[in-house]
Amino acid sequence: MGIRAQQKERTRRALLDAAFNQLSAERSISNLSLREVAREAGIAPTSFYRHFKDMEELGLTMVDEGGLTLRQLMRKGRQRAEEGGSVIRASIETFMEFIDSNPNVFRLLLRERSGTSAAFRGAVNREVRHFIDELDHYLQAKANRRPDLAYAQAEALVVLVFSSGAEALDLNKKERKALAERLIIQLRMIAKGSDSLQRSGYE
Amino acid sequence: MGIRAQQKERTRRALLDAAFNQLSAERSISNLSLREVAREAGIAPTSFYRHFKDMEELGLTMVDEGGLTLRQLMRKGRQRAEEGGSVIRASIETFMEFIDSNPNVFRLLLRERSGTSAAFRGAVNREVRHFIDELDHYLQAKANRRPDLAYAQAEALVVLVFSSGAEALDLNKKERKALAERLIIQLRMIAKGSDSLQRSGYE
DNA sequence: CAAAATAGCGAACAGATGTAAGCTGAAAGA
DNA sequence: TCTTTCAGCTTACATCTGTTCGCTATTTTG
Repeated sequence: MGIRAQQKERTRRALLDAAFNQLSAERSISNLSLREVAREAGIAPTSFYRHFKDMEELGLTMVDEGGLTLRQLMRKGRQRAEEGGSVIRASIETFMEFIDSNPNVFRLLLRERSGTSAAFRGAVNREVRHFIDELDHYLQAKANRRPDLAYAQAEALVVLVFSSGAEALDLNKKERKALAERLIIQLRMIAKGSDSLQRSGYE
Repeated sequence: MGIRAQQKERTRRALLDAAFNQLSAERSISNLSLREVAREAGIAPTSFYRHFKDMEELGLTMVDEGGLTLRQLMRKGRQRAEEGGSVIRASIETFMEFIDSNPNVFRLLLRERSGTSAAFRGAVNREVRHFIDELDHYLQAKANRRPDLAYAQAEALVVLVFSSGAEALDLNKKERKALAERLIIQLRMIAKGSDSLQRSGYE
């Protein structure tokens, strides 16, 4: 890669990093300002356009990167789980670790899922769908779940875990503990219920 | 009430109505502008301050009103249900009707639940908690559910229904139908699973 | 080595935003 | 009836926003 393209990539990264860095509990993508992001990245506002057409384009890139981060992490978590122990429990733990160490990335996904940009909503939902599909496959393969039940179950699991994650963001450690225990009960309910529905469906 | 206070209430209402009216799929509370709201309400921007200290105060009022609307509707739905038929099914139908006829109010609650204002998040979560508590009571009283299971079950129900509502917003009628059927399966899973956990817990 | 391409810059503009200060006319209170 | 109160107005200001234009310096290309 030429010295020029290299430098270009560097400041593109700087822009993305600056944008991620400005996310917080009280700051979402939609109220990032082009000028502020450029300032933190150390370039003139007008140079922004050399890298992204729009703040929307920057935002989409952020959603994609955030989703990727999460997916990679979960993949690792699943590998770790398959070396012994409950897959579901391991997945939850991995997910909660993600929220704990990347709260702003999680907030990003959470918010844009119901945000004002259809493109963002679509992008986040595609990420969520990935999870559901992976779990769906797992349930069909390893638990011999009927396809319709497997999908419904997978979706319910993901929705509950996601929602708990969101709630955890505003809680202290002790409250999180209670939340996590409740979540496990809920996931067990779904597992048992799915079992039961599958059996009654075959009679 | 004096003719003066009456008029004041009228324009306060006009402000709130204008604000609600400007909500849409691509417009949330946080990107309403004081000036635009005032314009639509037919008053000068500076007169806004005679009614609300802030846009934040306006927003909190909107969240409260939105929550109230939803709660009243669900109360009616429950009454209708108790005259025969499944309570859960009736609740879902009522909820879906709410989303269908007040999509912007639902969007409001949905978004601010994960929004950038801690005050808003708190307000919405209180509303959601109301639901959970009501369902919790119902499950303990009518289904003899153990308290810890009842709460977990109630929460899971509400989370799934809420999440389905959110997803429904971007779907057409046919897709919504499939969504609703999946939701019912999921709620049945939870009901059965809760049953099963309760029984196994008493052995 | 000459010519073309381009990342980054500064200056500048038009528009929007929230909000402060002070006035006015009509209602409320004495 | 006279005085006080106050919802709403106009004017004005400072600040921030995104974006256009033209320039420069450096790398890339032919």
